[in-house]
Amino acid sequence: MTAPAPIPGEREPLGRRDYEKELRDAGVRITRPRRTILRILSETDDHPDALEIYRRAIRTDPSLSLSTVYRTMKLLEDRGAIQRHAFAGGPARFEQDHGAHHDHLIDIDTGDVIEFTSDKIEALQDEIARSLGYDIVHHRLELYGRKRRKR
Amino acid sequence: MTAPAPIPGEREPLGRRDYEKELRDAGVRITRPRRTILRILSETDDHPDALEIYRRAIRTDPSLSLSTVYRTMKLLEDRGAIQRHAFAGGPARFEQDHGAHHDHLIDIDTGDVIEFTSDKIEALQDEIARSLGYDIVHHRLELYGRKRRKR
DNA sequence: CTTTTAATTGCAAATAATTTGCAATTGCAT
DNA sequence: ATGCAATTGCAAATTATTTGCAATTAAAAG
Repeated sequence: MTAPAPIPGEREPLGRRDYEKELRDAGVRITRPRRTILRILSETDDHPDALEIYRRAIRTDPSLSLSTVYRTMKLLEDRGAIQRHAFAGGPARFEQDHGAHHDHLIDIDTGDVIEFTSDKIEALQDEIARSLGYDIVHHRLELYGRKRRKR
Repeated sequence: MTAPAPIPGEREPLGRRDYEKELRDAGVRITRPRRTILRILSETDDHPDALEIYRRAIRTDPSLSLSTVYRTMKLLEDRGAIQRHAFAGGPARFEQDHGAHHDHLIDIDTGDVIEFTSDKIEALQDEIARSLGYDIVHHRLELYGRKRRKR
C-alpha cells in the first residue's frame, strides 16, 4: 500500500522519522502487522488507544490481532518510537514520538488531547525535585479541562 | 510518605477532620467495615492501594471483603474524604484528603511518595490552559525520580 | 429494647485492559 | 528456494476493579 496523498491544508510534521528503516536497522523484523500499525500511527494526529489502533488496522489487514497491537506498542515504546500515556480513568493511549517533549491538556468532555510545553514549568520541576534530593527520570503533567464558554 | 511541611503562619486545619461525624451527618451509615477503613486511612501517612488497605483491615476485621474496600473508597472519594491517585503502571492508591492541594514525587525505586506544592507551577498551568481556551477542572503532576547520589 | 426496613455487606461471577503460552506462520539471511 | 528463529493469532491467564444477589445490619420508629 502506498501512503495516501497529503491532504491540502492539513498540518504535517516537518521532518518525519522513518521508523521502518530505523527499526529494521535495529534488527527488528518488519512484518505485515508492524507495517500496518506503523502506518496508522504515522497517519494520525490524535492519541488512539490499543483497541482503536486495532480497529483501524483490521480495515487493512483483517487477520491482525489485538494482542499483536499490544505487543507492537510495547516494542515501539521500548525502541522510543512511540509514547504511552495513561490518562485518568481509561486505557493507555499512544502517539508517535516526534522528539520534542510535551505535556497534555485533556478535554474532559470530548477526550481530545492538546499538546503544550512550558520551559518554565520544566525548570520549576527540576528545581523542586533537586530540593527534595531527587533527579527526575520522567514526569507526567496533565491538565484536565473544559472548553471555556464565551460570555 | 512525607506530609507537606506546615507553613508557619498559614491557616491549617487544627485537628484532623472527623470523617465519621461528617459522613454520618451526610446521611452515610457508619458500619463496622467503614469504621475500620476510616481508621486505617487516618493512621497512615503513606499512599496504600486497595489491596494494602484490605490487608490492614482484615487484621482488625477478618470478615471484611476487598469489594467493600473498593466500594468504600468510591464512597469516600465522592464525599471528598479521600483522594485517588493512579500513578504510572500500578493500581490506584489512596490518601486522606487533608485539604491542601499537592502534587507528588514518586521514588521509582521504592514506590515512596513525597508530596509537594508549587504556587508558581499552579499559576503557570492556569495561564497555559487559559491561553488554550480552557478552564482547568483538575490536573495531575507527578515527578518520577531517583534519589540523588551524593558526590 | 424490639421491630422494621432500606442500606450495606460478602461472595462469586462479570468486566476491562493487558499479557502470555503455544502451535502455526513468516521474514529474511543464506 | 530453504531453514529457522522471530513473530503471529488465538485462547486462556492476569490484574484491577465492579456488580448481582441473598443475607446481614445500622439506625429510625415504636
